[in-house]
Amino acid sequence: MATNLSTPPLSPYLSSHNHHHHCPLRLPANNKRCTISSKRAPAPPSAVAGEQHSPSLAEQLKPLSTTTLSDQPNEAQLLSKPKSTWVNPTKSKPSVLSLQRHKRSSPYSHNPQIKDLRNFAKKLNDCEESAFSDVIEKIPHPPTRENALLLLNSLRPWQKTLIFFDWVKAQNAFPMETIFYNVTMKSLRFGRQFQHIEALALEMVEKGIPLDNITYSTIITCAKRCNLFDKAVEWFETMYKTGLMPDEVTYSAVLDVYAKLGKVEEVMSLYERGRASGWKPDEIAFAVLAKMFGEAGDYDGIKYVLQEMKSLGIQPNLVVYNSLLEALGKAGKPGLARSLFEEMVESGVSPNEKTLTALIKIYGKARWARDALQLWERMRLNGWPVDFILYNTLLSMCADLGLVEEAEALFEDMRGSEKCRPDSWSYTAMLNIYGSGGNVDKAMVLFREMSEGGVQLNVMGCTCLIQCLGRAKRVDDLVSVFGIAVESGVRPDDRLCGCLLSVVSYCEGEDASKVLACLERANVALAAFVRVISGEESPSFDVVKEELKRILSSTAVEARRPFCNCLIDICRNRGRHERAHELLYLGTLYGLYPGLHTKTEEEWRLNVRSLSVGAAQTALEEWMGTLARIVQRRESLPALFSANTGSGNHKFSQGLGGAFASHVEKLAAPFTESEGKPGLFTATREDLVSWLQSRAPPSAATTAFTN
DNA sequence: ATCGGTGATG
Repeated sequence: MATNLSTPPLSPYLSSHNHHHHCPLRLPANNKRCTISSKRAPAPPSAVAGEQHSPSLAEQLKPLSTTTLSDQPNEAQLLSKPKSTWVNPTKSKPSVLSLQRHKRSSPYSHNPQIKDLRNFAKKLNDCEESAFSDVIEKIPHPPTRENALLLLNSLRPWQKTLIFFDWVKAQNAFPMETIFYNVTMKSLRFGRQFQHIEALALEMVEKGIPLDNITYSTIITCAKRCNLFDKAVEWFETMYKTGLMPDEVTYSAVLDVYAKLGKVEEVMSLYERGRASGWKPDEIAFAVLAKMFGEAGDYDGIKYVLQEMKSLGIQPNLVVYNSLLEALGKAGKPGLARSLFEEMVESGVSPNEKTLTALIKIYGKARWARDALQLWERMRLNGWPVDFILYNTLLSMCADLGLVEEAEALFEDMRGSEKCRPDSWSYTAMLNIYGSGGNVDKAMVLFREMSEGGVQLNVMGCTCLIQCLGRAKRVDDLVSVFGIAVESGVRPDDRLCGCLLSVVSYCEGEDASKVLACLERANVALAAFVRVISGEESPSFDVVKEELKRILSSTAVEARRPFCNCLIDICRNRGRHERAHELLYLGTLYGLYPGLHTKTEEEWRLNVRSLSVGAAQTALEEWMGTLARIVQRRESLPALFSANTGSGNHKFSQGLGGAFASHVEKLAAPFTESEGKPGLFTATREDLVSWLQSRAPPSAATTAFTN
């Protein structure tokens, strides 16, 4: 068996007895990433739609589905764990149902009573819910099948639909059919009433009313919207048990369920199973796949989607393009996103707001200022649609690229507009721009404007503002902003704590105490730890280790390294160098600094790009201590040593390189910054060894921990 | 007007 699926609870649809015929995928069991071979088995000869001489598949399969359902399975039977093979394995391979959309011409079009009923529906929708039951009785025409359907279709909200449906059932004027349940469920789904939908589905089972693809896909998508993914999968399995084949809609709905659960392997297996049984995936299925691979950052997966569409002769539509562009951005391929966008426009598909939002975001993250600004220009020239999310994304892009004037112009545009008024996102983007550019006064003007205009400050805006006030050493303003923010409902998160912590690290005396008091309101344990490591009493290494571990494990992953960096800075700035070395060691131990040291035959490198100034200095000292011992022991060394601080692509990035350079200078270490490679400091073995030998033997601080 | 897919921050 070629399948190699690591997660057992697969839908039975995924594990047919003849699965091994169609598995061009190689799915590493221990790897979430899905490796996709570039060749897939050719689609099997179509046993499906398009063959005019044979009966339609729906007809072929009808006996199977109706007999299974008319056996009136009870609830326990229906919901029991399905078997892992097809209901009837001796039958030839089951095929996908082809979709037959219902014609536009509605069954009501020849109904002469339609006008009356429309008015009546409006009356029902407008009346108080308490009066609803009484109003129903005034129905102008008898509730025939068609009349009832028309009304059921136009009722809202779900409470009324449900009451009306019960009323129709009570009239006993005609037998209830599947469509009545489907229409009612649609209204319930609109109100996210999964419990009610499930109850209706069970009622259908009980009464022997067949559930069809429309019923199942409505149930499944409702569960999905209610985030009840297990329920969605469960009902898909139930569908399998009855022997009903999924149609295109059900396929894409279920693929989306698995995709949203992050079950890439299941999605691909189901996709392959569907393909093997004659399903021709459409744009919607490909949009689902593209999004899934984007979420996984899986570029091979994205290529697979493009290739599949090509081989099936399907042109991407707008939504597919949007999903693919987004996915390419998440997979870190801005250049490919750009060329796909050009291809899209050339093929005659006009971008919408979502397309442009995706691209602007990609260009901003890639720091492609020229492309971003050109696209913005093109948007205006072509009259491409703009909405407030796109506006806010443009502002964030300006923040990423340091385009202050452009952002100000945009923000003014928004102020003057009717439908794109600046909201808390817009203000946050501006606070980010002024905050990272150090323009405290403008940031504070915005802050006051927000409270006057009733725009709520959010946690990110608060973080930007506090960062800015901290750098400007306006500690009293910082304390006041923090207080106002918390009182107005901002709940400090780990990033805000990291920001406060960094302000603590470069403040002294009274200022540091004030900021630490803010931090204490947000994170008691962290503030206490700061007091411990910088206070008079000197706790043991083991105590520090345990407490740091406790704090870091309850901290969001993206804030852990910043925490550790700041804590190291705090120690250094308060003359606790040994403790700084301990913290760097612990940070390395807990995996916060992967790839700090890289070694090749020719060169050993210290990578400090993601370290704070103090942490980088500590790491350099630690490394020099280690090398000194290696020299003492006369072990072999490579010809070249280097330390990389990175150059900081961001316009506002503070100069780690500069601080590192002055530290190197202070130590008189023989590192020099490379020509043309800012942030890369190199030293030859000869220079470094003679410098190390000229120094006093390594101190206790630098010998405490070795790598 | 009985079923499915796309966008936002440090």
